Amino acid sequence: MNKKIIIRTLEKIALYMELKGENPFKVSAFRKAAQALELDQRSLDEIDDVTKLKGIGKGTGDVIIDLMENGKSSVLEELQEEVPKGLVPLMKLQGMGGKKIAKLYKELGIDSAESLKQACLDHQIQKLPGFGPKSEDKILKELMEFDSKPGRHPIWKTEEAVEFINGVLSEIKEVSEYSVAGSYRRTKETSKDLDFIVATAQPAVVKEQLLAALPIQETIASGDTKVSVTVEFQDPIDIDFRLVAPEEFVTALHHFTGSKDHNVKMRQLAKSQNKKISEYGVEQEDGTVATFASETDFYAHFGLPFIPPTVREDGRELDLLDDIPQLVELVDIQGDMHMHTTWSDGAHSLTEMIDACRAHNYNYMVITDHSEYLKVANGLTPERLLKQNAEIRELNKKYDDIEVLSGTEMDILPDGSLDFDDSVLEQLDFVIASIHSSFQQPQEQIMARLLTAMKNPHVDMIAHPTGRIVGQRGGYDPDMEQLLDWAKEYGKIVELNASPYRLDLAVEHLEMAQEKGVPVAINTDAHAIEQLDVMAIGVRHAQKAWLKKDNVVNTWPLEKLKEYLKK
DNA sequence: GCCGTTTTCGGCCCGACTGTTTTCAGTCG
Repeated sequence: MNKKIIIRTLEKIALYMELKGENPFKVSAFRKAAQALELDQRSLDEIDDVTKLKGIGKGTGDVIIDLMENGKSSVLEELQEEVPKGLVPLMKLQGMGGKKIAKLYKELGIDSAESLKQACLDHQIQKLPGFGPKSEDKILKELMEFDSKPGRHPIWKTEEAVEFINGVLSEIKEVSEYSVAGSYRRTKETSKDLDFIVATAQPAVVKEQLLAALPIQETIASGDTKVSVTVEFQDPIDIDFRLVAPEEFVTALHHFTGSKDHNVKMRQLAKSQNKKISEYGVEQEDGTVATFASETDFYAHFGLPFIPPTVREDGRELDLLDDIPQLVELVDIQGDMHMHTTWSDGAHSLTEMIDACRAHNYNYMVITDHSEYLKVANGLTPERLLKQNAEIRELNKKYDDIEVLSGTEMDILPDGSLDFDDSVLEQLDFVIASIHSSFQQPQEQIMARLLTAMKNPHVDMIAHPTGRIVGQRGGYDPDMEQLLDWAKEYGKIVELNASPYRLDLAVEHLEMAQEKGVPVAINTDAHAIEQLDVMAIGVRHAQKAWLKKDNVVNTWPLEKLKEYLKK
């Protein structure tokens, strides 16, 4: 039995219990059990007694045993008989939870989105105790927009909204401090909505100016301290603003940065120290409330080091405090090993890219224009590549603050062959192999192509190994376990492409790479000098996978890197 | 349903907002 299936089943049971209107603590017990399994690195076979895990007891343990022995869960089956399947999607409706849905089912026999809609039209909903005309209108409106509302927004779309709002907030003089919070601050690759913390002594004034400055489609909530709106950018996106007093800024920022799991852990820790955390401060045993000048001070108050937002996810971070100083940071990055120039499809010349990298204080950089096959990107023929190579060698002599290495981003062709001969490749300092075509091939064929690149002794790195675009396309679906095993066997580097469009490898695959001892390079794949800045996003994405700087090759000094590439 | 050197029973993170109420339940983050 697959561990993932067990985790999903426990979560499903929790969901169905919620739809039944079950005791919320019982519901969360099943979610906690699922999480306990997920956080345990061991496979199912390696765990001899699941009930020994914290959070798994008799009830949830029996479900797991039932699943392992019979391949199904009788608990879930009974729930599914009791609770109509059509209720599940109703949980996605804004303002609807298990209790309300259970009531609708019990009182009116509503068992699907369709029957709910009809009940609204017949004005049956407002007759129910606890519901009213407003609820009925809201549900109907939500149901109409059901399919058109986008789910999660990829980071490359939200970036624009964040910059715009930062601009607005910086213009309001009553705002003393502000910051984006939530999953965006944690550098999740997608966000459901955006959260901003705004410190001000005059919340009413700020609220008014803020609402006036945004292209608001709809106001979801508008209280004294919390304003929720849907704003029209490329796509409509929900934004929460929290208006807090200046002294509360840090605790509010921490609270709304989350994650939820991180906050729960922090509050439990606080409680064990007889303190109480809320967004307004930390209440001490004597009833006084402490506030802080920085998040570093906030963590120090509990005897903790600063925990970066990127790792505030599943609660693991509080058990991995010793690993935090080893995490890769932007200041550790010594060079960028993947970028394009006007020789292929880049916007800036060789010297412009070099100067931009020098401005980033890099010690080295690699020019890696596209290869011949990629005609749309003006890929280099062997002749042009060798000419560029000579030019780079010549240019490199001019700089003593940076080493400019000569490389290529070579296509792995659909038939599995490589775009350049060994006689060409051997003249270069660094060879990237990557796939830009025939994504729809079956996995065996994709893997065969990758294997050719792996086996070529001149290839140093596989770029954007899955070809995905966050929130848009899945990529070519390689067998990642196999790919990483080969990378280990043949001594290849795998890329973390830092472009917010790609973030390829994804977090779970980066974790897998580190576990297997496969080195990672964080590169921008810049096609223009501004894009060199996405290194910061790449580094934060790497932190989410707990990548240590020693496992990131472009934190290494040039000599160490050269030594490694020789092998 | 899970957990426990303060507890085998009574907690389980905490607070804002809405829409329903006339003091509060449900939902959300």
